[in-house]
Amino acid sequence: MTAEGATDLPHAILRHTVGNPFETTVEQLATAIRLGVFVDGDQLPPERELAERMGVARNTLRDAIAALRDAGLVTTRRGRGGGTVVTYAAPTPGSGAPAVRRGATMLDALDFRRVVEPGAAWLAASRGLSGDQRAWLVASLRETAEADDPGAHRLADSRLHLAIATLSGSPMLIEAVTRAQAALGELLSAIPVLRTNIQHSHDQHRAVVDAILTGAADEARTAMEEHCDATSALLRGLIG
Amino acid sequence: MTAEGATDLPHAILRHTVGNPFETTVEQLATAIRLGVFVDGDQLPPERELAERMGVARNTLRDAIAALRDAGLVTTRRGRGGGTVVTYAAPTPGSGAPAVRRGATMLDALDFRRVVEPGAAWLAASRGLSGDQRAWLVASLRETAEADDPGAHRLADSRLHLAIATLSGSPMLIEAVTRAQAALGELLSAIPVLRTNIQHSHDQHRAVVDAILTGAADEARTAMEEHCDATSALLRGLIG
DNA sequence: GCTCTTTGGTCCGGACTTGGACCATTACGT
DNA sequence: ACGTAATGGTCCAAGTCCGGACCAAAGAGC
Repeated sequence: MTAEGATDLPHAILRHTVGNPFETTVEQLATAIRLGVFVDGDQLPPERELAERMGVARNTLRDAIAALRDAGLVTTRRGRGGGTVVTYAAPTPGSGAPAVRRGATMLDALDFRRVVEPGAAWLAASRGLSGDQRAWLVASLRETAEADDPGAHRLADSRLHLAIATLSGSPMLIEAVTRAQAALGELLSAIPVLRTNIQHSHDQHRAVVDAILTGAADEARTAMEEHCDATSALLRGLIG
Repeated sequence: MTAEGATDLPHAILRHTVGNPFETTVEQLATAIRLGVFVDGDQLPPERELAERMGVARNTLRDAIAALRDAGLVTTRRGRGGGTVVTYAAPTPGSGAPAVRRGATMLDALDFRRVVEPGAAWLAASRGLSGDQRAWLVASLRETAEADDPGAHRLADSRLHLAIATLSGSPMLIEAVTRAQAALGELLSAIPVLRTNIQHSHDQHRAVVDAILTGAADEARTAMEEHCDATSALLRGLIG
């Protein structure tokens, strides 16, 4: 990065407007599936509803779903009770690991994540959570522990992080965490699946969740920071 | 906000794809001007270059600029040496203050800002800054102190915050801070311009900048948190 | 079984966006 | 003074997106 002399506000601020609706939609849905927002067997909302929620014409959404179908991520049946169902078992990580691409982007995402995820944990701990929300958080944590195969563990991990972000109650923060996770997804799948790594990760997750449940905001943030730093250390070794 | 039972990941994650390129471009340029990225008299980059940087066709960019021209934010001259220059003196705040709209969005932005701005300050302090960057930071701080009229002070304040974000070196974080500032812009303009408010704000700014310059990351973050909290307290009174 | 409802599938005209080529105006350099 | 370069202004054909109407399949309820 030649960022040494970045003292030009316009150049730093003006950004590309996102791509066309079709690609954006495909990317968003694919990301949601890869992050475990929808898991294998889950049904997507009806096209009309989903199109409206994503702010896109049904035609465009349909094209996006067709792309997912071509990629083998979903299947579709029509008629009442039909719909589009996710058919995606998370691949076993550790294979190939060609995640060396675009190191700068990855480092950016690591920095970003280190800011927004602890922030989300802090906010979530600061709020009063409802019983449903507490139960959801506990369940999300348990699922990371119970996941047996590495792929399932990866998805459960994403789900837990997204759940914490959601409990922050800040849509902007939720989106930020989602983007960080999406950017790192490829890389996170390449973490060596060693027993010690998973154990440490789980300990850190539990510390974060405990702190959130007891309303210890600063503790939750610190715990999440340690978790991000630990992950970061593992990941930086995988980048160029 | 009926966020009490937010335990539905798909509903929380799937977001609207941004609007059409034209509106997005207008909004982005108008925001840049209102945040002081371009100040009165500044010249925008040539259309061809700007269009490419914003990832949009020149036609669309031209339509956007035409909208800004209709709004009186810029004027355009053609021929060599011509171009589009900003003609926008920040309005004197405190008038009307009809900023009560969309309280939930504002509270979201306040929460988001309280996370990303301290994070940016922390990151900026963690990096080794070049001489140019240090000088830029100092100059940005000085401009907030020297600004006499309230509108100019508002712009200088935005510029300082955006400068800190830029010095974090993380594009994702820069964008996050920009979005937070943009969302709050309307509200920030409504802060009562009292001598004590400005004095406190300036003291906090100086604390942040000093910490960044000395590489005291945690101190920079804490100082920025205090600044955000102080601003937040002022602003929450203005929302419904 | 029949009908209704839900859901995906298809099609179309209008609007927007793109990428490119070309025109018009102005200042700079020689 | 002249030519050249830089910059905004105009236009067009192709592609994409929208929004809405309508069709087709398949289960739900009577």
